Amino acid sequence: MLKENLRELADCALPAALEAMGERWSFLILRAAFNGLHHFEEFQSTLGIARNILANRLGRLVDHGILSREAMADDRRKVEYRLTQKGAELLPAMLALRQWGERWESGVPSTPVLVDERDHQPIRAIEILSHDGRILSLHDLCWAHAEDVRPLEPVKLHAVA
Amino acid sequence: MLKENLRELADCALPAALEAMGERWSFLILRAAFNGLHHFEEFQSTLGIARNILANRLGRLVDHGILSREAMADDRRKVEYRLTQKGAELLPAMLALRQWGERWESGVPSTPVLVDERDHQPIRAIEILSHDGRILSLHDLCWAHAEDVRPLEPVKLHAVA
DNA sequence: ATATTAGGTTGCGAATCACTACCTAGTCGG
DNA sequence: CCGACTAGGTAGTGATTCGCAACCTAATAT
Repeated sequence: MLKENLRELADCALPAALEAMGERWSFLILRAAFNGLHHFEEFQSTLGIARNILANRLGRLVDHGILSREAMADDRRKVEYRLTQKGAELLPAMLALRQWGERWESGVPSTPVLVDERDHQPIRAIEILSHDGRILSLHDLCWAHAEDVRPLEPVKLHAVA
Repeated sequence: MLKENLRELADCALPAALEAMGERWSFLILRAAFNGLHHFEEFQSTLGIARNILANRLGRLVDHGILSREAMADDRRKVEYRLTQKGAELLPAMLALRQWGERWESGVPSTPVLVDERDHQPIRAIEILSHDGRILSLHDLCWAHAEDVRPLEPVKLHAVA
């Protein structure tokens, strides 16, 4: 299987990610934000979430820097919630989850579909790729400790799993 | 932004995916399974989860077909939980979430690292790719309805977002 | 025969969820 | 400038769920 000399399953950023995004409505609020919703009432009526829960979730997402909260100048009753860079970078995770749901739970393609603006073609399914671009399945993978990985070429520090 | 002629944000497989995986410990149990754990006591001592919650989560994951549950032949006290194909295909979603957590929450690379078995090099970061393989960011994307997408070439039905 | 292990179940208090009603500042119409 | 309305919340209240500890049962080990 996918185990090799596993000393421990210690430091993993997954718990940290889940602390920010693991609660009940967080991903659905995020999806709505990706779809262009920005206001409390928009989220509330679209998602059907209770108002106090929504207020709590929006507050947490803002605290975690996933959404920004800004009072609007022209109508000061209104507050605009927008994705930050940090929030926007959750898109791959959200899409991977959604694609999995399409394939294994709902069975049908979701609407709306995310397309490339340039040619209006749907994006590729999210996959795990090797450093040189081959598609990898679970059988092609194993776990290793960081210090055991000998770099082949000059290391690309930002593209590491 | 990423909105264009958005009639509704209706059918989306995300809620279905979250019904299976959205509860508190589900992703951490899954991660442990990916790391080669198979038994109740292994999950319990590694994760520090309460026993009743663990029993409940394992049962739900089995009900959803994400884990299989099989009594072992040689020692019939033991039960083996294993990832099904459906469960294994959650790996991209889990990795995308973990990579996001590394980048924005924990700040340090997680251990152990997932590497290509062939050359022991770390995998690429999970990205959104266009149909022809360009890396896309949020600004390169827009939402469209399925019927508005005109196919360019013979359609690949399985590689659609 | 007794002890130990694997995989649970039960009871109970604490925290969280969800529903409804209410509140407050800002805006709009006359 | 006065009442109605709107955006974005809070407060009160049950119903669920979480988490801890104790207990239970079947299968193995000594």
